[in-house]
Amino acid sequence: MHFKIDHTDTETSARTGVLKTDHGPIETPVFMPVGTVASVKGIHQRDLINDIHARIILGNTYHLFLRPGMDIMKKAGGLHAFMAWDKPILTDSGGYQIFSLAENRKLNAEGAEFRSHIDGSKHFFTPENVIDIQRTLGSDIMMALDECTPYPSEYKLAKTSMELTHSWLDKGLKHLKNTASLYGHHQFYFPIVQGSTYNDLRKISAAYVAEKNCEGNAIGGLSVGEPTEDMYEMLEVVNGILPIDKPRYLMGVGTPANILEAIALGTDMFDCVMPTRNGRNGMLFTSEGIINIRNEKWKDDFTLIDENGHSFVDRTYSKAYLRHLFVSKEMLGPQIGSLHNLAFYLWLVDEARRKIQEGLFKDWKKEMVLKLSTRI
RNA sequence: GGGGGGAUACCAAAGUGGCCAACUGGGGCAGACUGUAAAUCUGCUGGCGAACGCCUUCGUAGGUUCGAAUCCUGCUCCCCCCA
Repeated sequence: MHFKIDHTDTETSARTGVLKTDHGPIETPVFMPVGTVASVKGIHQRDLINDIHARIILGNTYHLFLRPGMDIMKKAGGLHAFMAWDKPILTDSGGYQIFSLAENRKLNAEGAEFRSHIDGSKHFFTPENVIDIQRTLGSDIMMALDECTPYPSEYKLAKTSMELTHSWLDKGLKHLKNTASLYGHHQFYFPIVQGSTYNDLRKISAAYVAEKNCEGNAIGGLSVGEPTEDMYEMLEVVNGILPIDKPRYLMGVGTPANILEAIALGTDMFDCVMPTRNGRNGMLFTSEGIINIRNEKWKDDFTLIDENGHSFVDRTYSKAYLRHLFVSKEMLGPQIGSLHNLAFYLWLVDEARRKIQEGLFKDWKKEMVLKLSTRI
């Protein structure tokens, strides 16, 4: 068994655990910084490890396949070696690009035909070849190819889309058995639940996925524009069906409040571009609330970025200085913003883990959710 | 001393009788961002007002005209060339 739950909350469905990979253990709940093209934008690997203690990061099959390409990846000896990162990596399969690059692709039962957003070249992604690509990348957790159903979707379309994802899952699982890791470490394969915002579809999908008995399971197609309440409702339905003893990964979520609520509903793993993208654009999640560091009111505020923050940037630079960097369009500004936000996210999820273990999670979560949505 | 060109909002710059409170950039102010085609995108930026709108503006003082940033005259200032 690769996943071990070490604590279960009595008041909520939250739990803590450890997922063991050949690149090290992942304590859950966990937030995974997004490093789409073999880089968590603006952040050194050294800072991810030494400063903010990231345990696992993401890469992306579609993006890395197009550039630098699999020839380079083979020569490099896989993504870990290529990017000098020897901790766990999860690679998304390209399912999200089916959603976000919808104008550039066509779907059928076999897979997805993509037109490269870089040079217009055509590529065909299948449930099978995205496994091959992820074998070449050597990620610790490979994701199944899915269709991330857009919101809103009519019931019939959502059902068809879900069924496509299921059929791709079966093909992927069949192919998985005929492949092996190229670099001597074990690679998990996570299937993905779809079903849009329809209760019964989510139940069907969760049951379908659960039955495959994979080492972990993912929930996709959420945080794509639906009301937050709908997301929580779907999560509750799905987590009620997914095996309790396997990690549950909510893909692409979300705001700090979203993550805490999802933890309370029994979710273990999260990734989101929000800390890096928003941090790069001047929006900071701090222990006191959300701030837009570009705002004029910070121009002569020489207090630390976040005196309760957990990155060296929080204890080194003032708000006034960081605002100056943003206003002056200095690249250090977005770098500091990104690192700060990542540190906040990682702290938040670590703190949730501690509170669960201390039996204090529910009240703490309530307090935090309120604080986290405050703009200051 | 002679000749020529110019003065538009915070800056630069378009506009040369009505469609002009005035294009566009920059700057400024604010907002968005959820498995990253994003270090990106959007809105506002004379005053008052939520808005219809009203009021004051294109160096300055007059004038022509139903109507002037735009045409005419005086003045002030700036730039270029010749002496």
